[in-house]
Amino acid sequence: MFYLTTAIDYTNGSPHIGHAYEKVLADVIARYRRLRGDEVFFLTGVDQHGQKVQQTAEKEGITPEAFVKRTTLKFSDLWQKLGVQYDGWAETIDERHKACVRAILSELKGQGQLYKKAHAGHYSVRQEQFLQERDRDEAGNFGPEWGEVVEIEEENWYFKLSEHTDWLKEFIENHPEVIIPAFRKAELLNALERNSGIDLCISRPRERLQWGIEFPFDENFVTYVWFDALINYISFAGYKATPGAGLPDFAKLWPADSRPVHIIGKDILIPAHGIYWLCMLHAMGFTDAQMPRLLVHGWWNIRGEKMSKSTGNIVDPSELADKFGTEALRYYLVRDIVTGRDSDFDMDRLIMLFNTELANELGNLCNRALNMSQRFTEGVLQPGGPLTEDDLALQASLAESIANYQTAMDEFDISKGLEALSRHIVHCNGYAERMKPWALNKDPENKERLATVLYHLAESVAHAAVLLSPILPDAAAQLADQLNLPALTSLKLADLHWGLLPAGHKLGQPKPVFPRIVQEAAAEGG
RNA sequence: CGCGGGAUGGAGCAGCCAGGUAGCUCGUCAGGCUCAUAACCUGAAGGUCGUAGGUUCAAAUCCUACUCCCGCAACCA
Repeated sequence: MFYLTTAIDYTNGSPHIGHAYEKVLADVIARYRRLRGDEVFFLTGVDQHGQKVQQTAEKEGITPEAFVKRTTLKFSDLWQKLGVQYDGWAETIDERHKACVRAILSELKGQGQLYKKAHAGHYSVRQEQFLQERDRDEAGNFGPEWGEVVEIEEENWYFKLSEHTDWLKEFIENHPEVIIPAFRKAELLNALERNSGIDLCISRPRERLQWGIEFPFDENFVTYVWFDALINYISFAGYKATPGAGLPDFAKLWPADSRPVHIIGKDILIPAHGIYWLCMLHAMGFTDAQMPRLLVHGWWNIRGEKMSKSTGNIVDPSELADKFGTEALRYYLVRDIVTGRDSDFDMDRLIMLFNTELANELGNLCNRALNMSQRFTEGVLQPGGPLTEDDLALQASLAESIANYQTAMDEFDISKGLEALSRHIVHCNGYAERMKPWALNKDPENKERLATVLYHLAESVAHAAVLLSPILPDAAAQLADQLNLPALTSLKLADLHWGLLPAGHKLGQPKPVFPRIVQEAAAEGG
């Protein structure tokens, strides 16, 4: 079982290109693992509690429930539009999730992992947290970034994070495969060094915050939003679920010897996922062998700047999908970024990549192959005669592409996987150019040779449709339809072999799968 | 001495972890082809891999120092 999750999005605003990237990336990986033959469970969802939601709802004069329901729809609608197909949907207001959080709190308390204490200190109202000495600036003051800072004393519940950090440090050092990409590891270890000895405050007094999960053993407190949100990865996987709750079988999803993959952004590795979550799991008794892997992705910047609401350079994925199509957007989001690093969002590149790699190379290859087959052989394929060096070179190119594709995709490097596919398509166009089937067609003597060449082209398109299917499922289905072999899309990676198209197979009619995006139309829309 | 990332032909990037004649896409220039979505193919020009040292037979890659850019407060992946 391959259990994959994404961070759950905070329902205090509208989804932007970064949200879309994370979910499309996850969807591509989930579909790829299915193609690889794995059984997959893909969980995503929304994080709905916390002070900010409570405040925004108040400002709008509606209840947090009503507010959260509305914003949640913005996310789920977008996922549908982008073809993000998940198996589980996490909403933290779900009673089953709340029950799980409470059960965990009670259990941890029973194990002596929680304690209550009064803390007096400087508290940032904006940040909803007590400040440490290290938060002071050079002058010894708390900077404006903390907003209003007040000195208060209050009781809260704490999780004994400090009892787990030594374990975590050793675990991270000994299991480099857990943090992807590797360069994030140093940052995490540094942060652990700085945070050692500090426990995690996991409650908020009810008088300050009502919109959250009430403590099971102390009604004066509500659970800190991160402690609540992180648990979604197990609550919606069926952890401590009551039978018949409609949740998956946890033992099956998250067995003792498997590492689920959590896809998260670089901003929430430290401290939330890299420290809190792993320590929480450790405290709950999860073993080293079942600690999740954290796939940490980078950001889409806008013209070299971080995207932010204040500068107004937010890119709306829904608008992009309307303008250029879901296929173009999905392709761009995983093609023009190296997983783990940042990239610069550029509409011209989106158009360029779609037009060159999809329309001109793959789409055109399919189109010319089908067209020639229809015109020259009435659409009927025959494997043809003896193979030449060119034919063998094409088959070798395909085999190499598949191998490179698989290696890259296994490492979550979608861009490199697509590059491998593109390389074979380019080879095919060159092959067509050298073999000149249109010239072969002029002499009946060449009938067998012509058949062989056309077969090699069509067969390549068939393979391409399968390899492309995790990234662009709809386009892959269209290609399969035009090849008149819809069953292609249910093939697994291991089923790929030369000869997917049987002798005598009748191809369908060509129709551009990737109509070129015309620049003027794009510029017009802004 | 706060932490981390980056600096590679005109543009955008890969390569760096496991040193061995510098690679991809776009753009530019010159040819070719006509089956195809004015798509396709071939060739060419263009880089002392941020700077300065060091290790090595050999450094974009390892080490040291330095310069510049970006993120590490909010909105926020």
